[in-house]
Amino acid sequence: METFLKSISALNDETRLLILRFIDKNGEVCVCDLQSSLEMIQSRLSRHLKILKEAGFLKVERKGTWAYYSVRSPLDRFRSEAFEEIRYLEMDIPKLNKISHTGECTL
Amino acid sequence: METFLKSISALNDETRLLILRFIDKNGEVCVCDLQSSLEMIQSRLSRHLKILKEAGFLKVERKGTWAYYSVRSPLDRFRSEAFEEIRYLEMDIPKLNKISHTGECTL
DNA sequence: TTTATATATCAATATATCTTGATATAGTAA
DNA sequence: TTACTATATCAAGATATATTGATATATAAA
Repeated sequence: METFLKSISALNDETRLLILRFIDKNGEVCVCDLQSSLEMIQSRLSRHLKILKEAGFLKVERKGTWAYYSVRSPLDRFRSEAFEEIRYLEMDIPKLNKISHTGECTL
Repeated sequence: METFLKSISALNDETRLLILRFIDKNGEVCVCDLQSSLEMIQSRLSRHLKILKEAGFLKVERKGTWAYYSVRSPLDRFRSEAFEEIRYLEMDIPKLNKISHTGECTL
């Protein structure tokens, strides 16, 4: 698919906008932190993270079994502009619940 | 729906990207010109034009039974940026077939 | 090796969106 | 008024996307 349309369709989902906003706000987080903070089941998160990664918004870094997602940089002009819009959306952003450091990561 | 998501979902369709590109290139056109130029049936066009209008990308001006669509202005920053992207998409843009002036508008 | 954990992918269902053809609306002309 | 035309809307089927629970993969530890 055309790059632009791929970016657009990645943004076309409230769940993914929340994920982007959450990671933009909190920086690098692993999947289990997202599961815990956003209260989403793992397969759902994994799917959306993949879409956002493949659309160029996020990057992953693996450390052992953990996968850490963060905002990709540099972002091109359109994606930066999109993030700028997302920063001002009204949404409830759950508080970060960082369990990846405490050994409770059994969701 | 949130304005941003409405803009995004309006852009999330190849048909609508073509319509935007076509109107951006050719300026104000009426629905029957679009039908003729883009070879789309009327109900399909009408639906997409409505979505683009309600998402803030297009405006309509009625003259008698004709409806003339053009790019809305001014556009906010995000929508301008989107147009900028759309201008550089690779797509076949059909030639304008302006039948609204010749009385052949019976599609 | 076996066991456990974190993440990814698959398959089924549910939900949303697009396309088409039919019908409705609203101007215009006779 | 009736007839005609341009556009809009509706209803049904087709297609795409999202969610869930189950399974697969991969790393780590015992």
